[in-house]
Amino acid sequence: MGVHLGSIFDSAIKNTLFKDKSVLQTNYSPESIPHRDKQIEQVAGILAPVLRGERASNLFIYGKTGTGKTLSVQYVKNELLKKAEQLGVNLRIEYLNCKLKKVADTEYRILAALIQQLGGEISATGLPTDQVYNKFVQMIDSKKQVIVLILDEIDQAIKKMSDSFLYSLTRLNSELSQAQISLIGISNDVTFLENIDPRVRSSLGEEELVFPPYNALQLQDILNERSQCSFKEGVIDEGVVAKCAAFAAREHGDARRALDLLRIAGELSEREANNKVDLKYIDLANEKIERDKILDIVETATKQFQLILYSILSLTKNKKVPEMFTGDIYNLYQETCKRTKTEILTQRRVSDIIAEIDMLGLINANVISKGRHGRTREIKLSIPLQLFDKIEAILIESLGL
DNA sequence: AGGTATTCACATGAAACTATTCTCTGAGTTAGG
DNA sequence: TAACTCAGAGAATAGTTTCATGTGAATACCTGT
Repeated sequence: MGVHLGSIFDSAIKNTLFKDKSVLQTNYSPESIPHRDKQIEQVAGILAPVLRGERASNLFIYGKTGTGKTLSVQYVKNELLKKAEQLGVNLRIEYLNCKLKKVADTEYRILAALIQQLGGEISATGLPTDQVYNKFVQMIDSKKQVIVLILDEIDQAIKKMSDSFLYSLTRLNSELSQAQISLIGISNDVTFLENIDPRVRSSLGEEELVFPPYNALQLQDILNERSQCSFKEGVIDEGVVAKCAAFAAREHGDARRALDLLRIAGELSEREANNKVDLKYIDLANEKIERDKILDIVETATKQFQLILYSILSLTKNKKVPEMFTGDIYNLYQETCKRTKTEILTQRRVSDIIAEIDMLGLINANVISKGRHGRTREIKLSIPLQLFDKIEAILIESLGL
């Protein structure tokens, strides 16, 4: 370690740019949520009956990532709880993110997690699901109360299990003698409700609400507000916020993305011991996000995926033309498999994996017909050049070539 | 020349197979009464 | 005796193979001029 770490540490300690970086981090919840007034009012309006001790309608909320769904619902939740306390109403609102792996991505785990949140205890495994379910019902029904269950990202959970779980949840009220329960489902996938049991659909979607993406101007407002709390005065150059907003607006109005962009731009600038964040750091941040995403995909992919990607990389390197076809890849892939002593998959499967790589945006594949010479995918690598070597290194390392 | 029939090299679908993970059940164990 | 634990049976799941069918246009093959 003959490097001069001193200066790096020094500039990190000085922390020249940020006042409070956590404001830009994804788990931060601001006290005001710009441009979501209408949605918040609607959610509050739908849930308001719980303050009278009555059941509220089930609610289903859609919207792309970073449109403020979770934030808004949490906000309403807190306000309702405050109000309920004033009024002395017995109200419980439980929030559960179904996407968290190993916590809440199966029927059993969701129930177990809910029981825990309600103050019960449950062993992590070993009990039949319906027993857990009964315990859950008992806990809820133990006293007169109103319960609101917020299930965030249920689309993720339902993909993994049958929709009978949701059905029984929606039917819960008929099993309860004392308590009352309402469900709020939150989903990123707009088409989610379309492919589930219509009975569930009608009861879960008693009320539906759509959170539209933010446009560039709205994103600017959000960024301005947050950057004031997070950055020191005058650190942000003219136009930086606007550019962040514009970038993120292009990517389906994702506010989270916009905030990441701003934060990373700040970090990059700080790392270079600057006392300002100027426009070029937005570009750098954007590249970094993209780069990290790609590297993460490559690193965490399966062996077979990596093998095929590696074959594509090699072909790109050895040929003058950037295009190649499924057959070329498959041939080289077979050889690579032999070299690494890996099982060779069928062409059918390789074809699917190539399609997956395409979906992830690492390559650009189009089905074309070459007439007499058949029909195939025309494939071009579409990762940034600077990443080529790095990715190749990762693959070689991981495949033991 | 103009039309149509073939043919290639895969794509795309459906079903079956397989290994691994999850869920569930009952036997055995423990601890408290 | 009730509660708990744990191994193994059975079900669910993901990744893959097998079999079957589909596809667009360059090229081969006609056909009548």
